[in-house]
Amino acid sequence: MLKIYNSLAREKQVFVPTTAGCARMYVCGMTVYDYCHIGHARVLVVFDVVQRWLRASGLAVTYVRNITDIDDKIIKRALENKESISQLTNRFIGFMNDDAAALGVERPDHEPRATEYVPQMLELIGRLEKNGLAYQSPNGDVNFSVRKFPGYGKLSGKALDDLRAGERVDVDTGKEDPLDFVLWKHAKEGEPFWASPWGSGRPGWHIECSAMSSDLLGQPFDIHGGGQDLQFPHHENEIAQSEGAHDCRFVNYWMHNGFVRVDDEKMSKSLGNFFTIHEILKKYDPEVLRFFILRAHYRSPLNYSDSHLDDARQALTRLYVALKAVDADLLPIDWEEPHACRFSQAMDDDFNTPEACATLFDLAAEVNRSKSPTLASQLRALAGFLGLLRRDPQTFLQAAPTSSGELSVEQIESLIAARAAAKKGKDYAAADQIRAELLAAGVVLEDGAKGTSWRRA
RNA sequence: GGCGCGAUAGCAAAGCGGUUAUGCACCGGAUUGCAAAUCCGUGUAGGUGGGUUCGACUCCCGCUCGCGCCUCCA
Repeated sequence: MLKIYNSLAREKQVFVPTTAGCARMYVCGMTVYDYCHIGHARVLVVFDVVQRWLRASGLAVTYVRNITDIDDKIIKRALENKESISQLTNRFIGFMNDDAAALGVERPDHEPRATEYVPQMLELIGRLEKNGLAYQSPNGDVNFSVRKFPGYGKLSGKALDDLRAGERVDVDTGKEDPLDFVLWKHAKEGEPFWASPWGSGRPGWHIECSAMSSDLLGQPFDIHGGGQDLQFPHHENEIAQSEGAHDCRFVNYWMHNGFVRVDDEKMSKSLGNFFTIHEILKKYDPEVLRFFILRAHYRSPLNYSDSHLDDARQALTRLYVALKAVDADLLPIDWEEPHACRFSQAMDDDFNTPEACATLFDLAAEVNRSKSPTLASQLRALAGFLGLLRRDPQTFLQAAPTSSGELSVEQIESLIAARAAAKKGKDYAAADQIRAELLAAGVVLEDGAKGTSWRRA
């Protein structure tokens, strides 16, 4: 029985799909004008695991993750780069896909782009206007009137009168209320625009998600996810738009992942303290980054640092070492087996991946003791639900960081052969010398019954 | 000012009203030519002050500290 922490209810709730046997999920994806940072990696990985576990639970999943390919920052960046908007966005969509693939993130069923859904957005705005929730201000923008929508604030727990609109930002005087938000921005000189009943313009940020989610998933749908920072105002506004237009509930379960931090501060583009996935993968194996993310619960803050990744790498190495020692059969999961049972209970408890990982380590210890191919197979299969341990152990253990000028496999193997010869002649001093040399180059040797194997330290 | 979250051992991070989390690091032993890996074992916890309870890291209240949202942000 799967339980999900629902941000709307502020408690864990049993997951009951709208349509039995199906799960429809929408996650707010990226605005594509720059490389993805680790915060984005967290969203990608966390909801990838959610999606995998829903499928593992036997549900027919429709997973949608949108791409915001038109907004102020994109326009600005394209202008700075002296390139077209589509050149810019297509390039970064490519990088995003590369990062996601490296992290073992499966492709969502749909990846709609905002620019492809303008008609649906206009239709939605029309409905809101008809329902008396939208108005055009003198400057040409179409705004949503938050005070006319009764439930405004229910997701974020905010009361309209407590919000300090304009305290940190100039209030747009065209709005009837400072908290009203833009549905349609009138076109300014030199900006891209679409024709509309309210004049030429482009969509406000929030409207795309309302339009794309209902178009692809219907309304209501089951799960809407995203980073915690989107809870207000973005998701609050989505609710206002979608429920204001369709007069029925928008989403049943809201999921918000916690932030990635650096030095106990939120990592964000505005603070400038972010690390890109691209950058990190030069130093660390992508699976290490994925494991690092899944070692913490998705709602907790996750502090990023190199030493934490080093730690994650050591831990993941332990799992692969266990697998290396045993030829795992590829058997279907035995859910009655105690570790599998514990794993699935952990995942059913609001996707408790740290607990799920702990069972993997217990299982690895068991594999080390028993050398059981059946248990090794269990380990592999369970880890697979987290998108982990899917590679050949040797490949993982011997993988060199992309940026390193480390010893080549051939060099390492010839040194190992030289050491074997020295050992055979009982010249241990020479053998140890070679081993020390390799260790200095980041290569650890392990003498076993079947000869010497090696891995990168 | 409003609303919300958190405080666990050297570091990271979970569950749980009473019985080993887990990983990294550390220590002792087995194994090894010596190592590495592995196994066995030990140690190190739950911010602070109260309360509830036979019993609290776990529930309740206060306090302190930290973080987040209220502005674009995953």
